[in-house]
Amino acid sequence: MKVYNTANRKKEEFNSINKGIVNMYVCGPTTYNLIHIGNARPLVVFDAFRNYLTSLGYQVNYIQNFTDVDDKIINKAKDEGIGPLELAAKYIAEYTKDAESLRVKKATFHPKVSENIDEIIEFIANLISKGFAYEIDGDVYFDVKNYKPYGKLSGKNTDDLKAGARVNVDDKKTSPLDFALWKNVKEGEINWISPWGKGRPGWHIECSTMSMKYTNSPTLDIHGGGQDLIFPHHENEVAQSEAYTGAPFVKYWMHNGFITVNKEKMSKSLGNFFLVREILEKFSGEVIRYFLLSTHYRNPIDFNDGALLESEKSLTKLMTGYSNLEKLLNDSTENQEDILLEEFKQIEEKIEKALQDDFNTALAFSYFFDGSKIITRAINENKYSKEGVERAYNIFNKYLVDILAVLPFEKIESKEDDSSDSEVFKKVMDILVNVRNTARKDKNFAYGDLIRNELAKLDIDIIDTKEGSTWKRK
RNA sequence: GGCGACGUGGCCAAGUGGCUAAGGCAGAGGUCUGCAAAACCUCCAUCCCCGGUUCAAAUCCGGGCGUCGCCUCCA
Repeated sequence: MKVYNTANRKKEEFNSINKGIVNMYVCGPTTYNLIHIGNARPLVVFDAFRNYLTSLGYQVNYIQNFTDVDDKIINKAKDEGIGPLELAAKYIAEYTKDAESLRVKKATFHPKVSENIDEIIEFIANLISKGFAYEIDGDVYFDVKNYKPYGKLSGKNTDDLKAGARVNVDDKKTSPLDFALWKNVKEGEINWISPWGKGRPGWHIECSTMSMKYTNSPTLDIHGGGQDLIFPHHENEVAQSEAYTGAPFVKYWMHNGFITVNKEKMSKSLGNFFLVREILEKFSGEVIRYFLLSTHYRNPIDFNDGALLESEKSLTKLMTGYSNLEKLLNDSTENQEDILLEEFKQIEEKIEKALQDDFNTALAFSYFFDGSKIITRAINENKYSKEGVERAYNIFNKYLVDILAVLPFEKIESKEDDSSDSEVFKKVMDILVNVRNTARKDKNFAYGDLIRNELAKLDIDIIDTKEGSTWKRK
């Protein structure tokens, strides 16, 4: 399998450090709000990738942190008049609901900053003793000038960075590039006792500390996250970790591309973000998941209502193929010929090839559309055997149900139908449908069409099927 | 200013040296159904521009134009 490694900016053959085991860390959310679709992307991408690694036989130790100590949490908690950890706990619970809706499985570990303070303090103390960090007035900063390779991950050199750095007047650090490992307590803030007085951890240190603690290893196989974390977050993680252990921190860095809205980056600061919770009112989690996986994970995706609608239609097509297979499972017809066995053998090979090539889920999906076509052809031409059906069904289950986890799914029907229409209205509609069907039975189609056309003007569709006629709002 | 990504049919999106440039959406034609809807079948691009390398380039190199991102909390 090949994986694109941000550290070298090329695809590399993937080999885990310890045979059969993959230690994988993905930066999780800061829990002060409901997650938005941009947060959902790494969640879904790396969840699916973890599933894929598992299917290859790896035992995946998957770690995703919750940042529950942070300025944004502290500020919001103050506004709401509750403790910061209480606020974080609330949003961790909300996060879990959204993750489940998106079919994201739990990580092996979900460590929280607040539960790893001792380890963080120890980590920082070690950096100070090695000369990679210094304390000033209760703050501790990482000393970038003492760590020569700084910038190697993000491809920046320290001279350029210094030239472009903004000077923060409040900072006591000696270089603008230095970053906080420990922050001295401010009046009324949550804090812990440390050798440098009361305070709390800086942002970057948690990931280094917790990844080592929960893998029991200085080097991760895979570290994932959004591209915007490359600098400074991941750069700083590398610096502090390698300064601490002397060993490489990460073997493969994987970064997902952004979600854009109207071609502009979606971000909290721009305010143009969409909450997963809101989207789930209109589209099922599987549709969102499909949307996120239908583009290669490193490319940007533009988010809009139309895109999700398109994803829903596409996924419906795959669902039709899957449903057809389920019907065939109970079919005892004995056919002379079978095309499924051979076709799906080839399809599985192509899917594996796609996923082996830097997890190309977009390409993998396309083969399932081909597969769905072949299933209908097999049905139409009576060319399916029990074995062939089972094989196809297993492949659908393996990839679309288990790994990519976009099937089965149900469309979210617009809720307005049920909630806003009165009982009287529904009864009147039933009468109209009955009147129309009576006319149709009498072959008075002109009269029936009149009713349907008039209703269409009110954005109400009448749909005739073998089982009867139904109506729905457009 | 420094670093980086990208530019493929109406829209979305794979493909990074070589069979007829995947797939989805939309559109067109058809099968089916009283008609319509749904479903199914068929059709629909030479890859931003210019130059170069090569027997051969969307794919490599150089230049240009354009879009976007990082350099500041952010997935």
